[in-house]
Amino acid sequence: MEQEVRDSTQRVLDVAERLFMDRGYSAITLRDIADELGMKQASLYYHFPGGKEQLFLSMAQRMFDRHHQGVAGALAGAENDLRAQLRRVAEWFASQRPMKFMGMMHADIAALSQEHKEQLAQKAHGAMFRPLRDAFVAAEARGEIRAMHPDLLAGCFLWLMDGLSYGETRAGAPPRAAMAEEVISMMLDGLLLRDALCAPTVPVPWPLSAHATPVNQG
Amino acid sequence: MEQEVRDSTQRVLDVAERLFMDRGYSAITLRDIADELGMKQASLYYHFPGGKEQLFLSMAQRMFDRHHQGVAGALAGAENDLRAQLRRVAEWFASQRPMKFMGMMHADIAALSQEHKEQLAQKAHGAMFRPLRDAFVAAEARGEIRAMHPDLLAGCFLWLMDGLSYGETRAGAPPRAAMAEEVISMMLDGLLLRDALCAPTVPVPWPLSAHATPVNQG
DNA sequence: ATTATCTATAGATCTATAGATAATGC
DNA sequence: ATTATCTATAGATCTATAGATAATGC
Repeated sequence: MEQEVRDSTQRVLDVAERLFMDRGYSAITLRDIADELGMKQASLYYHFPGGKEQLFLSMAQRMFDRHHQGVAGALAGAENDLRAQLRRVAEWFASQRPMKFMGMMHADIAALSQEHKEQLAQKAHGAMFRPLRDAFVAAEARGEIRAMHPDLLAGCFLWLMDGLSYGETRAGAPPRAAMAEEVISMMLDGLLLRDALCAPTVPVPWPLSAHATPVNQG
Repeated sequence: MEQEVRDSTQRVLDVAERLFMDRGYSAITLRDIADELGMKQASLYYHFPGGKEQLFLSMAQRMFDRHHQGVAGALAGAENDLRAQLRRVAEWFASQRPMKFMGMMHADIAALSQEHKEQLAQKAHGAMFRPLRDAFVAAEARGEIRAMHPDLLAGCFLWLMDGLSYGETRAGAPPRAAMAEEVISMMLDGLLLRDALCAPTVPVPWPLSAHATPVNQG
C-alpha cells in the first residue's frame, strides 16, 4: 500500500507539473488537475493537505531536483570542454518537458507566500543556475573563454535553453537539437565574420533551405 | 470631454499593463486594476465593454504598437552596423517597463479565445520579431555576420533583452546597460578566446569586483 | 443629453473542510 | 485500522449586467 500511495502522489505531481508549467499557477485550478486524473477535486487534499500552494511547491521542488541531477550530471559527464558541456546540458533540457522557467519564476512565484517564494527561488538557483555558473567560471579559469560575468552567462544560457522550448512548438521550426547547437555556437563563436584562421569551425547546423518559412534566402 | 475619455482610458491601460505584465492575465482581477485606479470594478466596463479579455487585448496591442515604433526606430536610427543597431534596440528596451514577453506569449495568451490568440501572436511577431529578423538578414547580406538562421537570432536577442528585465530586479545585479552590452558582445564576438588579431576589442563591460552581491541599487 | 462613475447583485467558479464509503491489511 | 477516494457544502471571490447618480455640455 505504501507503494500505492507513492505512485498515486507521483501521478498527481506529474499532471500538476504539466498543467502548471503549461498555463501557470493562477490559470490552473485544482479541478483541472483532478479532472485529468479522473478524481474529484477534494481528493487532492488527501495527498496535499496544504492545498494548491503545497501541491505547486512540491511539484516545483521535484522538478528542480530532477533538473539538478540532469544538469550536474550532464556537466560532469562531459569532457572538460565548455562546448561539450553545454551540448550535454542542452541535450538534457531537450529530453525534458519545457519548464517555462521564466514564466514560473516570474508570475507563478509571485502568487506564493513570501516564505515559499524565497525557498523556491533558492532551490532553482542551486539546482540549475549554480552548476552552470561554475562551469563558466571553470572554463574561464582553464583559459577557454574570456572574462565575462559568469552569472550573466549562466542566466543567458538557461534562458535560451528554456526559450527553445517555445520555439519548438512553432510550425516550420528546425529540430530542437539543431537550434541548440546553433545557440551554443552563437554564444561561443559569436556571429561576426572573421579571417579564416579564427573563424568558427562548426558547420552551419542545418540546411537553411530545408526549413522554409516564407523567406529563407540564407 | 473627448480628451477626458482618452486620458481616463489610457490610465486604465497603463495600470492594466503594469499589473498584467507583472503577474499575468489569470492572476490579475478586474478588481485589482480598479482598486489601483481608485475606481470600482464595474466601472471598467464603461471603458472596455468586452470585459477582462478586451482590456488585456487592448493593453497588449497598445504595448506592441509602442514597441514596434521603438524597435523599428532604433534600428533605423542607427548606423548600418549590426552592433550599433542592437545597442540602440537594447537602449529602447531598457527605457521601457519589462514586457515579460515570454510569460505573456506563453501562459497569458493561452487564456484568450482562439481568435484573439492568433491576432496577438501575429501582432507581436510583426511588431518586434520581424524588424529584428530583417536587421539580421541585412547584416548577413552586408557580410557582417555569418549565415545563421535569422529567425533564431531574432528570437534569441528578443529573449535575452526580455530576460535582462528580470535580472535587473535582483540585488547586486550590474546596471542594465552593462548587461546589455555584454550580451551583445557575447552574441557578436563570442566567448572563446582567440588570437589577439581577431579577439574582440570591446572591454569587459563592468568591473566584476565592484558589484558584490549585497544591495547595490545605485 | 452625454459622460463617467457608482451601488447592488446574479451566476459562476474556486479553495478548503467535514464527514461518508469502499477497499485493503491485520 | 488504515488508505484513498467520494459527496456535499460553506465561504470567498470574480466576471458581468442593470440601473442609479452626479457632473458636464448644449
